[in-house]
Amino acid sequence: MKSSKFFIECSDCQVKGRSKFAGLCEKDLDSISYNKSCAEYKKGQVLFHEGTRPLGVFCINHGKIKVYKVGFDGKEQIIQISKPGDLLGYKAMISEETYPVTAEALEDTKVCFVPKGDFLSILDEAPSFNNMLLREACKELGIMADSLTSLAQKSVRERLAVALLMLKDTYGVDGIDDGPVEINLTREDLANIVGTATETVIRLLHDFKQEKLIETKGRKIRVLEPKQLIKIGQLY
Amino acid sequence: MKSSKFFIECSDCQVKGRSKFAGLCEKDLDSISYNKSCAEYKKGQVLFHEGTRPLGVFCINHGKIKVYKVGFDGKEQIIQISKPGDLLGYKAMISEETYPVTAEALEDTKVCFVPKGDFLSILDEAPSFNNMLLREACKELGIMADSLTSLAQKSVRERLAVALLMLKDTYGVDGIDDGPVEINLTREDLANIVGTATETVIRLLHDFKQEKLIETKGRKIRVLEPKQLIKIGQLY
DNA sequence: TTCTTTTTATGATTTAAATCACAATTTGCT
DNA sequence: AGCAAATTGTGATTTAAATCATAAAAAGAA
Repeated sequence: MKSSKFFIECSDCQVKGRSKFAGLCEKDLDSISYNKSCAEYKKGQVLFHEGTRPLGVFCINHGKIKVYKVGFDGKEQIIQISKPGDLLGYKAMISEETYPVTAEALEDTKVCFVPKGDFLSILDEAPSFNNMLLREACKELGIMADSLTSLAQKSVRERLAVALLMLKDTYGVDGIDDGPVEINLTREDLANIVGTATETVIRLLHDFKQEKLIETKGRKIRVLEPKQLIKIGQLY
Repeated sequence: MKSSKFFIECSDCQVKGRSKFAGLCEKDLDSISYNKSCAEYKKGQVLFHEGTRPLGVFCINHGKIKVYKVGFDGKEQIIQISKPGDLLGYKAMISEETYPVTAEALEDTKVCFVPKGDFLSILDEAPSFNNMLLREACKELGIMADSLTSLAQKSVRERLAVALLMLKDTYGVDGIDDGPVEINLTREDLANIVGTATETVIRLLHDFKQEKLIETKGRKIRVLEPKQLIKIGQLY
Protein backbone atom coordinates (compact mmCIF):
# COMPACT_ATOMS: atom_id res chain seq x y z
CA MET A 1 0.00 0.00 0.00
CA LYS A 2 2.85 2.37 0.79
CA SER A 3 3.51 3.96 -2.54
CA SER A 4 6.81 5.28 -3.90
CA LYS A 5 9.77 4.83 -1.59
CA PHE A 6 12.35 7.45 -0.84
CA PHE A 7 15.31 7.74 1.47
CA ILE A 8 16.63 10.52 3.63
CA GLU A 9 19.67 10.14 5.87
CA CYS A 10 18.84 11.15 9.45
CA SER A 11 21.82 13.48 9.34
CA ASP A 12 20.25 15.27 6.34
CA CYS A 13 16.72 15.29 7.73
CA GLN A 14 15.06 18.68 7.76
CA VAL A 15 13.25 17.99 11.01
CA LYS A 16 16.08 16.30 12.90
CA GLY A 17 16.33 19.35 15.17
CA ARG A 18 12.72 18.92 16.29
CA SER A 19 12.82 15.16 16.55
CA LYS A 20 13.32 13.06 19.66
CA PHE A 21 16.55 11.86 18.06
CA ALA A 22 17.93 15.39 18.27
CA GLY A 23 20.14 14.69 21.27
CA LEU A 24 21.78 11.58 19.85
CA CYS A 25 25.46 11.49 18.94
CA GLU A 26 26.46 11.11 15.31
CA LYS A 27 27.32 7.46 15.72
CA ASP A 28 23.90 6.57 17.13
CA LEU A 29 22.13 8.65 14.52
CA ASP A 30 24.02 6.86 11.76
CA SER A 31 23.19 3.46 13.17
CA ILE A 32 19.50 4.42 13.08
CA SER A 33 19.86 5.69 9.56
CA TYR A 34 21.56 2.51 8.47
CA ASN A 35 18.65 0.12 8.99
CA LYS A 36 15.70 2.41 8.71
CA SER A 37 13.33 2.52 5.77
CA CYS A 38 11.37 5.48 4.51
CA ALA A 39 7.95 5.45 2.92
CA GLU A 40 5.09 7.64 1.84
CA TYR A 41 1.67 7.14 3.32
CA LYS A 42 -1.21 8.62 1.37
CA LYS A 43 -4.04 10.43 3.14
CA GLY A 44 -6.20 7.87 4.91
CA GLN A 45 -3.56 5.13 5.03
CA VAL A 46 -2.91 3.53 8.38
CA LEU A 47 0.59 3.25 9.86
CA PHE A 48 -0.49 0.85 12.57
CA HIS A 49 -3.70 -0.53 13.98
CA GLU A 50 -4.84 -0.69 17.58
CA GLY A 51 -4.27 -4.17 18.98
CA THR A 52 -1.34 -5.12 16.73
CA ARG A 53 2.24 -5.63 17.89
CA PRO A 54 4.82 -2.94 17.26
CA LEU A 55 7.73 -3.95 15.04
CA GLY A 56 9.52 -0.63 15.26
CA VAL A 57 9.00 3.09 15.65
CA PHE A 58 7.91 5.70 13.14
CA CYS A 59 9.46 9.12 12.77
CA ILE A 60 7.42 11.65 10.84
CA ASN A 61 9.32 13.55 8.18
CA HIS A 62 6.43 15.32 6.53
CA GLY A 63 2.68 15.58 7.01
CA LYS A 64 0.27 15.08 9.88
CA ILE A 65 -1.01 11.90 11.44
CA LYS A 66 -4.00 11.37 13.69
CA VAL A 67 -3.66 8.96 16.58
CA TYR A 68 -6.97 7.66 17.85
CA LYS A 69 -8.84 5.01 19.75
CA VAL A 70 -12.06 3.54 18.45
CA GLY A 71 -14.77 3.40 21.08
CA PHE A 72 -17.40 0.74 21.53
CA ASP A 73 -19.81 2.27 19.01
CA GLY A 74 -17.10 2.82 16.40
CA LYS A 75 -16.61 6.50 17.18
CA GLU A 76 -13.01 7.71 17.08
CA GLN A 77 -11.46 9.55 19.98
CA ILE A 78 -8.41 11.40 18.69
CA ILE A 79 -5.66 11.36 21.30
CA GLN A 80 -3.16 13.47 19.43
CA ILE A 81 -2.25 14.96 16.06
CA SER A 82 1.39 14.15 15.31
CA LYS A 83 3.53 16.36 13.15
CA PRO A 84 6.98 16.27 11.51
CA GLY A 85 9.68 15.38 14.01
CA ASP A 86 7.32 13.38 16.21
CA LEU A 87 8.11 9.81 17.13
CA LEU A 88 5.22 7.41 16.88
CA GLY A 89 4.56 4.02 18.38
CA TYR A 90 7.46 3.91 20.78
CA LYS A 91 5.36 3.71 23.91
CA ALA A 92 3.75 0.39 23.06
CA MET A 93 7.15 -0.94 22.04
CA ILE A 94 8.76 0.03 25.30
CA SER A 95 5.90 -1.21 27.47
CA GLU A 96 5.84 -4.40 25.40
CA GLU A 97 2.14 -4.20 24.70
CA THR A 98 0.01 -4.08 21.58
CA TYR A 99 -0.75 -0.62 20.24
CA PRO A 100 -3.51 0.96 22.32
CA VAL A 101 -4.28 3.31 19.41
CA THR A 102 -4.41 3.53 15.61
CA ALA A 103 -2.27 5.96 13.58
CA GLU A 104 -3.62 7.25 10.27
CA ALA A 105 -2.28 9.81 7.81
CA LEU A 106 -4.36 13.00 7.66
CA GLU A 107 -2.63 14.06 4.46
CA ASP A 108 0.06 12.62 2.20
CA THR A 109 3.01 11.99 4.51
CA LYS A 110 6.62 10.86 4.55
CA VAL A 111 7.57 8.61 7.41
CA CYS A 112 10.75 6.77 8.41
CA PHE A 113 10.61 3.42 10.13
CA VAL A 114 13.25 2.24 12.60
CA PRO A 115 13.09 -1.50 13.35
CA LYS A 116 12.49 -2.56 16.94
CA GLY A 117 15.93 -4.06 17.48
CA ASP A 118 17.80 -0.96 16.41
CA PHE A 119 15.63 1.31 18.49
CA LEU A 120 15.92 -0.85 21.59
CA SER A 121 19.67 -1.17 21.30
CA ILE A 122 20.07 2.61 21.07
CA LEU A 123 17.83 2.84 24.12
CA ASP A 124 20.10 0.35 25.82
CA GLU A 125 23.37 1.97 24.88
CA ALA A 126 22.49 5.63 25.26
CA PRO A 127 21.33 6.31 28.82
CA SER A 128 20.73 9.94 27.92
CA PHE A 129 18.23 8.86 25.29
CA ASN A 130 16.48 6.64 27.78
CA ASN A 131 16.42 9.53 30.20
CA MET A 132 15.09 11.96 27.65
CA LEU A 133 12.25 9.62 26.70
CA LEU A 134 11.42 9.17 30.38
CA ARG A 135 11.33 12.92 30.85
CA GLU A 136 9.06 13.33 27.83
CA ALA A 137 6.75 10.55 28.96
CA CYS A 138 6.45 12.10 32.44
CA LYS A 139 5.66 15.47 30.92
CA GLU A 140 3.06 13.92 28.67
CA LEU A 141 1.43 12.22 31.65
CA GLY A 142 0.97 15.62 33.25
CA ILE A 143 -0.66 16.89 30.06
CA MET A 144 -2.95 13.86 29.98
CA ALA A 145 -4.10 14.62 33.52
CA ASP A 146 -4.96 18.09 32.27
CA SER A 147 -6.87 16.77 29.28
CA LEU A 148 -8.81 14.39 31.46
CA THR A 149 -9.84 17.21 33.78
CA SER A 150 -10.85 19.42 30.85
CA LEU A 151 -12.94 16.69 29.34
CA ALA A 152 -14.66 16.03 32.65
CA GLN A 153 -15.27 19.62 33.64
CA LYS A 154 -15.22 22.04 30.74
CA SER A 155 -18.12 22.70 28.37
CA VAL A 156 -17.82 21.77 24.70
CA ARG A 157 -17.38 25.44 23.79
CA GLU A 158 -14.47 25.73 26.20
CA ARG A 159 -12.86 22.53 24.96
CA LEU A 160 -13.25 23.58 21.33
CA ALA A 161 -11.42 26.84 22.11
CA VAL A 162 -8.57 24.85 23.68
CA ALA A 163 -8.46 22.45 20.74
CA LEU A 164 -8.25 25.27 18.21
CA LEU A 165 -5.30 26.78 20.05
CA MET A 166 -3.55 23.43 20.14
CA LEU A 167 -4.20 22.90 16.43
CA LYS A 168 -2.92 26.37 15.62
CA ASP A 169 0.44 25.23 16.99
CA THR A 170 0.31 21.87 15.25
CA TYR A 171 -0.56 23.39 11.89
CA GLY A 172 1.84 26.24 12.50
CA VAL A 173 4.84 24.04 11.73
CA ASP A 174 4.21 24.06 7.99
CA GLY A 175 3.90 27.82 7.80
CA ILE A 176 6.09 28.14 4.74
CA ASP A 177 5.70 31.83 4.08
CA ASP A 178 4.69 32.60 7.66
CA GLY A 179 1.23 33.50 6.52
CA PRO A 180 -1.69 32.83 8.87
CA VAL A 181 -1.99 29.26 10.15
CA GLU A 182 -4.67 27.24 8.43
CA ILE A 183 -6.15 24.33 10.35
CA ASN A 184 -7.18 21.76 7.80
CA LEU A 185 -9.32 19.06 9.38
CA THR A 186 -12.81 17.74 8.78
CA ARG A 187 -15.40 18.90 11.28
CA GLU A 188 -15.76 15.29 12.25
CA ASP A 189 -12.09 14.94 13.14
CA LEU A 190 -12.33 18.16 15.11
CA ALA A 191 -15.33 16.77 16.94
CA ASN A 192 -13.37 13.61 17.68
CA ILE A 193 -10.59 15.66 19.22
CA VAL A 194 -12.97 17.68 21.37
CA GLY A 195 -15.10 14.67 22.26
CA THR A 196 -18.44 15.85 20.98
CA ALA A 197 -20.83 15.51 18.03
CA THR A 198 -19.96 16.89 14.60
CA GLU A 199 -23.06 19.11 14.50
CA THR A 200 -22.12 20.66 17.81
CA VAL A 201 -18.66 21.59 16.49
CA ILE A 202 -20.22 23.10 13.37
CA ARG A 203 -22.59 25.24 15.42
CA LEU A 204 -19.88 26.41 17.79
CA LEU A 205 -17.51 27.25 14.95
CA HIS A 206 -20.32 29.30 13.49
CA ASP A 207 -20.58 31.17 16.80
CA PHE A 208 -16.81 31.75 16.96
CA LYS A 209 -16.96 33.05 13.40
CA GLN A 210 -19.71 35.51 14.26
CA GLU A 211 -17.71 36.63 17.27
CA LYS A 212 -14.82 37.29 14.85
CA LEU A 213 -12.54 34.87 16.75
CA ILE A 214 -11.94 32.68 13.72
CA GLU A 215 -12.27 32.79 9.99
CA THR A 216 -13.19 29.85 7.78
CA LYS A 217 -12.69 29.13 4.12
CA GLY A 218 -14.19 25.82 3.17
CA ARG A 219 -12.96 23.43 5.80
CA LYS A 220 -9.94 25.52 6.65
CA ILE A 221 -9.95 27.45 9.89
CA ARG A 222 -7.84 30.44 10.80
CA VAL A 223 -7.54 31.59 14.39
CA LEU A 224 -7.86 35.38 14.52
CA GLU A 225 -8.05 36.01 18.26
CA PRO A 226 -5.97 33.47 20.19
CA LYS A 227 -6.16 35.60 23.35
CA GLN A 228 -9.93 35.49 23.31
CA LEU A 229 -9.85 31.74 22.80
CA ILE A 230 -7.50 31.42 25.76
CA LYS A 231 -10.07 33.27 27.82
CA ILE A 232 -12.93 31.14 26.58
CA GLY A 233 -10.91 27.98 27.19
CA GLN A 234 -10.16 29.21 30.73
CA LEU A 235 -6.44 28.72 30.30
CA TYR A 236 -5.64 31.26 33.03
CA MET B 1 1.30 19.01 60.46
CA LYS B 2 2.70 15.54 59.96
CA SER B 3 2.11 13.94 63.31
CA SER B 4 4.12 11.19 64.98
CA LYS B 5 7.16 10.04 63.08
CA PHE B 6 8.23 6.48 62.58
CA PHE B 7 10.90 4.71 60.61
CA ILE B 8 10.93 1.57 58.52
CA GLU B 9 14.01 0.34 56.65
CA CYS B 10 13.20 -0.24 52.97
CA SER B 11 14.64 -3.73 53.36
CA ASP B 12 12.07 -4.43 56.11
CA CYS B 13 9.15 -2.77 54.33
CA GLN B 14 6.06 -4.92 54.01
CA VAL B 15 5.21 -3.52 50.60
CA LYS B 16 8.69 -3.51 49.10
CA GLY B 17 7.70 -6.33 46.78
CA ARG B 18 4.89 -4.26 45.30
CA SER B 19 6.85 -1.03 45.12
CA LYS B 20 8.67 0.47 42.15
CA PHE B 21 11.87 -0.01 44.15
CA ALA B 22 11.36 -3.77 44.00
CA GLY B 23 13.96 -4.32 41.29
CA LEU B 24 16.73 -2.37 42.97
CA CYS B 25 19.85 -4.05 44.30
CA GLU B 26 20.50 -4.12 48.04
CA LYS B 27 23.07 -1.34 47.83
CA ASP B 28 20.69 1.06 46.07
CA LEU B 29 17.85 0.18 48.39
CA ASP B 30 20.05 0.91 51.40
CA SER B 31 21.13 4.24 49.99
CA ILE B 32 17.46 5.20 49.64
CA SER B 33 16.76 4.00 53.14
CA TYR B 34 19.67 6.01 54.50
CA ASN B 35 18.37 9.49 53.73
CA LYS B 36 14.65 8.94 53.60
CA SER B 37 12.22 10.08 56.24
CA CYS B 38 8.94 8.49 57.20
CA ALA B 39 5.81 10.26 58.39
CA GLU B 40 2.15 9.77 59.08
CA TYR B 41 -0.40 11.82 57.23
CA LYS B 42 -3.82 12.00 58.79
CA LYS B 43 -6.96 11.76 56.68
CA GLY B 44 -7.37 14.97 54.73
CA GLN B 45 -3.74 16.08 54.99
CA VAL B 46 -2.02 17.06 51.80
CA LEU B 47 1.32 15.54 50.73
CA PHE B 48 1.86 18.08 47.99
CA HIS B 49 -0.08 20.81 46.25
CA GLU B 50 -0.57 21.41 42.56
CA GLY B 51 1.78 24.11 41.33
CA THR B 52 4.51 23.58 43.93
CA ARG B 53 7.99 22.25 43.20
CA PRO B 54 8.84 18.65 44.03
CA LEU B 55 11.59 18.18 46.60
CA GLY B 56 11.54 14.41 46.48
CA VAL B 57 9.34 11.40 45.94
CA PHE B 58 6.82 9.73 48.24
CA CYS B 59 6.47 6.00 48.68
CA ILE B 60 3.23 4.86 50.29
CA ASN B 61 3.65 2.34 53.09
CA HIS B 62 0.09 2.27 54.34
CA GLY B 63 -3.23 3.87 53.43
CA LYS B 64 -4.74 5.38 50.34
CA ILE B 65 -4.11 8.72 48.73
CA LYS B 66 -6.18 10.57 46.16
CA VAL B 67 -4.39 12.43 43.41
CA TYR B 68 -6.47 15.14 41.80
CA LYS B 69 -6.57 18.31 39.79
CA VAL B 70 -8.78 21.20 40.77
CA GLY B 71 -10.76 22.57 37.85
CA PHE B 72 -11.69 26.18 37.19
CA ASP B 73 -14.78 26.09 39.38
CA GLY B 74 -13.04 24.35 42.27
CA LYS B 75 -14.30 20.89 41.44
CA GLU B 76 -11.80 18.08 41.90
CA GLN B 77 -11.02 15.63 39.13
CA ILE B 78 -9.44 12.57 40.69
CA ILE B 79 -6.74 11.17 38.41
CA GLN B 80 -5.83 8.15 40.49
CA ILE B 81 -6.15 6.52 43.89
CA SER B 82 -2.70 5.47 45.09
CA LYS B 83 -2.16 2.55 47.41
CA PRO B 84 0.68 1.02 49.45
CA GLY B 85 3.74 0.41 47.29
CA ASP B 86 2.92 3.22 44.89
CA LEU B 87 5.46 5.92 44.17
CA LEU B 88 4.10 9.45 44.16
CA GLY B 89 5.35 12.68 42.70
CA TYR B 90 8.19 11.27 40.64
CA LYS B 91 6.82 12.39 37.31
CA ALA B 92 6.97 16.10 38.05
CA MET B 93 10.43 15.62 39.49
CA ILE B 94 11.74 13.91 36.40
CA SER B 95 10.10 16.32 33.97
CA GLU B 96 11.36 19.19 36.12
CA GLU B 97 7.99 20.83 36.39
CA THR B 98 5.73 21.86 39.24
CA TYR B 99 3.24 19.25 40.39
CA PRO B 100 0.33 19.15 37.96
CA VAL B 101 -1.82 17.59 40.69
CA THR B 102 -2.48 17.56 44.43
CA ALA B 103 -2.05 14.46 46.62
CA GLU B 104 -4.23 14.10 49.72
CA ALA B 105 -4.60 11.28 52.24
CA LEU B 106 -7.98 9.54 52.05
CA GLU B 107 -7.37 7.86 55.40
CA ASP B 108 -4.60 7.86 58.00
CA THR B 109 -1.49 6.91 56.07
CA LYS B 110 2.21 6.13 56.46
CA VAL B 111 4.46 7.54 53.80
CA CYS B 112 8.23 7.55 53.22
CA PHE B 113 9.93 10.50 51.60
CA VAL B 114 13.07 10.15 49.48
CA PRO B 115 14.86 13.46 48.82
CA LYS B 116 15.25 14.58 45.23
CA GLY B 117 19.04 14.19 45.11
CA ASP B 118 19.02 10.60 46.30
CA PHE B 119 16.27 9.62 43.92
CA LEU B 120 17.92 11.27 40.94
CA SER B 121 21.28 9.73 41.64
CA ILE B 122 19.76 6.25 41.80
CA LEU B 123 18.05 7.04 38.53
CA ASP B 124 21.43 8.07 37.16
CA GLU B 125 23.37 5.08 38.43
CA ALA B 126 20.86 2.31 37.84
CA PRO B 127 19.92 2.18 34.15
CA SER B 128 17.54 -0.67 34.89
CA PHE B 129 15.61 1.58 37.25
CA ASN B 130 15.44 4.29 34.62
CA ASN B 131 14.27 1.74 32.13
CA MET B 132 11.64 0.34 34.46
CA LEU B 133 10.21 3.79 35.13
CA LEU B 134 10.12 4.49 31.40
CA ARG B 135 8.28 1.24 30.82
CA GLU B 136 5.77 2.08 33.54
CA ALA B 137 5.26 5.60 32.23
CA CYS B 138 4.62 4.30 28.71
CA LYS B 139 2.15 1.79 30.03
CA GLU B 140 0.39 4.48 32.01
CA LEU B 141 0.15 6.67 28.92
CA GLY B 142 -1.74 3.87 27.19
CA ILE B 143 -4.12 3.66 30.13
CA MET B 144 -4.65 7.41 30.06
CA ALA B 145 -5.61 7.22 26.37
CA ASP B 146 -8.18 4.64 27.43
CA SER B 147 -9.54 6.82 30.22
CA LEU B 148 -9.82 9.79 27.90
CA THR B 149 -11.81 7.75 25.41
CA SER B 150 -14.10 6.40 28.12
CA LEU B 151 -14.75 9.85 29.48
CA ALA B 152 -15.54 11.16 26.01
CA GLN B 153 -17.71 8.31 24.85
CA LYS B 154 -19.17 6.26 27.66
CA SER B 155 -22.27 7.16 29.68
CA VAL B 156 -21.98 7.93 33.37
CA ARG B 157 -23.49 4.56 34.22
CA GLU B 158 -20.85 2.82 32.15
CA ARG B 159 -18.02 4.86 33.66
CA LEU B 160 -19.28 4.22 37.18
CA ALA B 161 -19.21 0.48 36.53
CA VAL B 162 -15.61 0.76 35.34
CA ALA B 163 -14.66 2.90 38.34
CA LEU B 164 -16.15 0.40 40.80
CA LEU B 165 -14.12 -2.41 39.26
CA MET B 166 -10.96 -0.34 39.47
CA LEU B 167 -11.68 0.55 43.08
CA LYS B 168 -12.37 -3.07 43.93
CA ASP B 169 -8.75 -3.76 42.99
CA THR B 170 -7.41 -0.72 44.79
CA TYR B 171 -9.28 -1.52 47.99
CA GLY B 172 -8.53 -5.20 47.58
CA VAL B 173 -4.95 -4.75 48.74
CA ASP B 174 -5.93 -4.34 52.38
CA GLY B 175 -8.06 -7.43 52.41
CA ILE B 176 -6.70 -8.67 55.72
CA ASP B 177 -8.88 -11.71 56.22
CA ASP B 178 -9.72 -11.97 52.53
CA GLY B 179 -13.32 -11.05 53.25
CA PRO B 180 -15.22 -9.09 50.62
CA VAL B 181 -13.59 -5.88 49.40
CA GLU B 182 -15.11 -2.73 50.87
CA ILE B 183 -14.75 0.44 48.86
CA ASN B 184 -14.68 3.29 51.36
CA LEU B 185 -15.02 6.63 49.64
CA THR B 186 -17.48 9.49 49.88
CA ARG B 187 -20.00 9.66 47.06
CA GLU B 188 -18.44 12.98 46.16
CA ASP B 189 -14.98 11.44 45.69
CA LEU B 190 -16.54 8.69 43.64
CA ALA B 191 -18.26 11.33 41.50
CA ASN B 192 -14.93 13.09 41.08
CA ILE B 193 -13.35 9.89 39.81
CA VAL B 194 -16.16 9.24 37.35
CA GLY B 195 -16.42 12.86 36.32
CA THR B 196 -20.04 13.50 37.18
CA ALA B 197 -22.28 15.07 39.84
CA THR B 198 -22.58 13.56 43.31
CA GLU B 199 -26.35 13.14 42.98
CA THR B 200 -25.92 11.22 39.76
CA VAL B 201 -23.54 8.77 41.45
CA ILE B 202 -25.98 8.31 44.32
CA ARG B 203 -28.84 7.55 41.96
CA LEU B 204 -26.80 5.14 39.86
CA LEU B 205 -25.48 3.31 42.95
CA HIS B 206 -29.07 2.96 44.01
CA ASP B 207 -29.84 1.35 40.65
CA PHE B 208 -26.86 -1.01 40.90
CA LYS B 209 -28.02 -1.96 44.38
CA GLN B 210 -31.51 -2.77 43.15
CA GLU B 211 -30.00 -4.82 40.36
CA LYS B 212 -28.09 -6.75 43.06
CA LEU B 213 -24.74 -5.83 41.49
CA ILE B 214 -23.46 -4.12 44.62
CA GLU B 215 -24.23 -3.93 48.31
CA THR B 216 -23.83 -0.82 50.46
CA LYS B 217 -23.42 -0.34 54.19
CA GLY B 218 -23.20 3.31 55.08
CA ARG B 219 -20.70 4.71 52.67
CA LYS B 220 -19.03 1.38 52.09
CA ILE B 221 -19.61 -0.39 48.80
CA ARG B 222 -19.16 -4.07 48.05
CA VAL B 223 -19.04 -5.33 44.50
CA LEU B 224 -21.17 -8.48 44.22
CA GLU B 225 -21.22 -9.06 40.48
CA PRO B 226 -17.99 -7.92 38.86
CA LYS B 227 -18.83 -9.79 35.66
CA GLN B 228 -22.04 -7.84 35.27
CA LEU B 229 -20.18 -4.60 35.88
CA ILE B 230 -17.65 -5.55 33.21
CA LYS B 231 -20.56 -5.97 30.82
CA ILE B 232 -22.13 -2.67 31.79
CA GLY B 233 -18.77 -0.93 31.49
CA GLN B 234 -18.31 -2.47 28.02
CA LEU B 235 -14.91 -3.85 28.87
CA TYR B 236 -15.16 -6.47 26.10
C1' DT C 1 -23.46 9.63 74.70
C1' DT C 2 -25.34 13.85 72.57
C1' DC C 3 -25.05 17.36 69.36
C1' DT C 4 -23.32 19.51 65.25
C1' DT C 5 -21.69 18.91 60.80
C1' DT C 6 -21.24 16.47 56.83
C1' DT C 7 -22.93 13.25 53.74
C1' DT C 8 -26.51 10.71 51.56
C1' DA C 9 -30.89 10.43 49.53
C1' DT C 10 -34.89 11.78 46.71
C1' DG C 11 -37.91 14.70 43.93
C1' DA C 12 -38.62 18.54 40.66
C1' DT C 13 -36.76 21.35 37.11
C1' DT C 14 -33.49 23.03 33.85
C1' DT C 15 -30.08 22.73 30.42
C1' DA C 16 -26.33 21.47 27.44
C1' DA C 17 -25.53 18.64 24.07
C1' DA C 18 -26.94 14.47 21.28
C1' DT C 19 -29.74 12.82 17.88
C1' DC C 20 -32.61 12.94 13.84
C1' DA C 21 -33.79 14.77 9.43
C1' DC C 22 -32.77 17.01 5.37
C1' DA C 23 -30.80 20.77 2.35
C1' DA C 24 -26.73 23.09 0.56
C1' DT C 25 -21.86 22.97 -0.34
C1' DT C 26 -17.54 21.29 -1.04
C1' DT C 27 -14.28 17.80 -2.24
C1' DG C 28 -12.14 14.70 -4.83
C1' DC C 29 -12.41 11.46 -8.59
C1' DT C 30 -12.47 10.09 -13.68
C1' DA D 1 -14.69 20.14 -16.43
C1' DG D 2 -18.43 17.50 -14.72
C1' DC D 3 -20.37 14.35 -11.50
C1' DA D 4 -20.90 11.39 -7.40
C1' DA D 5 -19.81 11.11 -2.77
C1' DA D 6 -18.66 13.14 1.28
C1' DT D 7 -18.94 16.95 4.22
C1' DT D 8 -20.98 21.01 6.01
C1' DG D 9 -24.82 23.58 7.60
C1' DT D 10 -29.45 24.36 9.84
C1' DG D 11 -33.72 23.40 12.24
C1' DA D 12 -36.58 20.51 15.29
C1' DT D 13 -36.72 17.25 18.94
C1' DT D 14 -35.07 14.26 22.48
C1' DT D 15 -32.42 12.97 26.32
C1' DA D 16 -28.88 12.30 29.72
C1' DA D 17 -27.20 14.49 33.23
C1' DA D 18 -26.68 18.88 35.97
C1' DT D 19 -28.67 21.81 39.08
C1' DC D 20 -31.70 23.24 42.75
C1' DA D 21 -34.14 22.31 46.90
C1' DT D 22 -34.84 19.91 50.97
C1' DA D 23 -35.24 15.92 54.04
C1' DA D 24 -33.04 11.89 56.27
C1' DA D 25 -29.13 9.59 57.88
C1' DA D 26 -24.47 8.95 59.14
C1' DA D 27 -20.00 10.54 60.80
C1' DG D 28 -17.25 12.82 63.77
C1' DA D 29 -16.36 16.00 67.67
C1' DA D 30 -17.09 17.51 72.48
